[in-house]
Amino acid sequence: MEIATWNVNSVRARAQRVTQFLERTQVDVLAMQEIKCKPEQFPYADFEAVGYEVIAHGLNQWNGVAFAYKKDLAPTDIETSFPQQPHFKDSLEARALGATFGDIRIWSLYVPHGRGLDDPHMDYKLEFLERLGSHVAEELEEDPSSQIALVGDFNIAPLDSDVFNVGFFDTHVSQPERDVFEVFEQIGFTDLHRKFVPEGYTYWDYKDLRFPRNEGMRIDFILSSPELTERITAGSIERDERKGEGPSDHVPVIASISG
DNA sequence: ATGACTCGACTATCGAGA
Repeated sequence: MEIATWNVNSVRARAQRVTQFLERTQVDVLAMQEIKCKPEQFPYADFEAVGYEVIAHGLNQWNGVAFAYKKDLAPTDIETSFPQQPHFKDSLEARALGATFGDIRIWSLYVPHGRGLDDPHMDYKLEFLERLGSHVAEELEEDPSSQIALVGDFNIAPLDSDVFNVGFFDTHVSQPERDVFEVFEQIGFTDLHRKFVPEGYTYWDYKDLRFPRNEGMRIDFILSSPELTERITAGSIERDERKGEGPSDHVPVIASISG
């Protein structure tokens, strides 16, 4: 089984590129972030045409998360937020979508950006990750063999080498953000691409020739719970998806799972 | 070339992204 995650930066603007990716890779499940549309606006027909069904969760033109999955899969226990997921300005935003595929619980996550170190959005970001961590820690406490994959755009660069110039950034590299990211490791989750693809970015800004100059950030991850980690056989970062006509500013990240 | 932002709101500019 192969799972992938991709911040598509508008699924309506990107439907052809995303479906061509599915045709090429035949991943079983693709978790998407920033679909930027409501479910009724999702380009379902394009996905059906290449053999995929879709679960979409979006409230407006911002955020939005979804799954595309092969037609023979039957996801269960669909949730459009995790327990205690924080609100921003009284709104429970479309930033998390959970579904179980076979024996694997997958969360498609679009972690808040933060906007600035002293911005209320940063508190929101940290709280979002703290509460997500508490939730999965409870799940693992109840059943240590739980197969959980936390996938998506975490908007954090855990290591200095995950950005082209650490001095260029204030958010994404700050200690509070890195501390809250590290909690997942302490709970037992593994960033599987550290092993399979130790080098490379997953995001390059559209501005300032960031991609040709390879000035990017590594902020999209697949985190696997202990028993799931044992089943990971391969991983890749699909860097070529940043090339060509009308790319997203992020590229897909893929994990292969045995069984 | 991998090339100088892009998206969706609206319809002219603007918030948001990171």
